[in-house]
Amino acid sequence: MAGLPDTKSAAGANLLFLREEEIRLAQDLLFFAYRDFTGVADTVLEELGLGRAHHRAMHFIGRQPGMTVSELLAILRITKQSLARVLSALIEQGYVAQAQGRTDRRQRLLSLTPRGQALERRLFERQRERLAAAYRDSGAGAVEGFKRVMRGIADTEARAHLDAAEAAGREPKMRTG
Amino acid sequence: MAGLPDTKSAAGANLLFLREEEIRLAQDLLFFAYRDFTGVADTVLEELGLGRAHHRAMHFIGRQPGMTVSELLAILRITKQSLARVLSALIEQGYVAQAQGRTDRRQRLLSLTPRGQALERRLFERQRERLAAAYRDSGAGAVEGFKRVMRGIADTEARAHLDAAEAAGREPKMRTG
DNA sequence: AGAGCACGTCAACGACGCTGACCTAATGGT
DNA sequence: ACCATTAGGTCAGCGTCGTTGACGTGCTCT
Repeated sequence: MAGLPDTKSAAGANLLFLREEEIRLAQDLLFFAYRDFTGVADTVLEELGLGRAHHRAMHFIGRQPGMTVSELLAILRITKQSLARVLSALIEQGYVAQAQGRTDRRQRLLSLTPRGQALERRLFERQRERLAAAYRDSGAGAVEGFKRVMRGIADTEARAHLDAAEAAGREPKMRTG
Repeated sequence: MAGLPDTKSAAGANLLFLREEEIRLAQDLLFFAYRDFTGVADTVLEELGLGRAHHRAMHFIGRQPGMTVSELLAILRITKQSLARVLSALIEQGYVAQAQGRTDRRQRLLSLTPRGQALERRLFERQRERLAAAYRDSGAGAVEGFKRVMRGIADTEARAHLDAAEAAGREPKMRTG
């Protein structure tokens, strides 16, 4: 696999069929899909004076209540400082609550307040509509393919995270920590 | 389609199978895939003192040489002012060239210089590797599904644009304008 | 007791969105 | 030929959200 000739050279060119145009189309797709998927939530956020960063934080906190700040930092891959700004705004406005860690009291376990859950749901619904329409129009097989490819684009660490989330979704909520 | 009951209500709930977890997983996928796909280009851009915005502009200019500023604005959906900043940097540093429109001399037809093409290719190769790996590991059927769903997530205007790009890719380069 | 970690915070900055206002030059309809 | 419209540029100012570096506190673990 590592020693394959360039797509330019003759051998195997139409076997893999990873022509340039195919890749460029995918670039376009990533751009447009991401732009429009986030766009539907942006309009709601704007009314409230919040931004995408706040949405991302709420999304992942809602997905894994009780998560620590470090865990969230690892997912978002932003700096402590950037997250602090976002997080303190969310706490101040009553969207996010923090509790002291039980085993390690330095930790702040993050969760959504009822108010935060309500907002997150509102944002979620907007995105759900768009995604549901896309899924419906594409069929179950296409959805499987979509997930497979997207997973492949994400890096190893992200894949591990996705696996963990999927596993947790099938079982009652409980964390090994 | 407009009159469908909420997924909450009983009827058709497992027909569509658009459970909440399914959608939330897709949100995660969009976030991680986009983060990591753009991430591989970011490291190269950083060396050159350029940002994502410059990459996006170069990508679309390279994809459709001779495009006008207005067309680019419509694709990126940013303001004239934001684009101006990015574009003037690219022109100043010799990555992008502009030519006067033939039929309408007010237009600036944008294209990549050889230097711009070289940089765009360098960025492209990084993303191509990642995407090629994902495609290879997922199979041709999955790739079709991926494209279908992504297209569905993008809005109507974006879909029209994608169709046009795909049609142009199959034919010799020529524009109806 | 001390190393190291979780987390917070201050200061300053950069990239990249945004708005509103105003300019030129070219086009195109009447 | 005139004038509204359009393509594009530009000035001024602002907001969000990313960045770095340094430093402080409190807790855990050995």
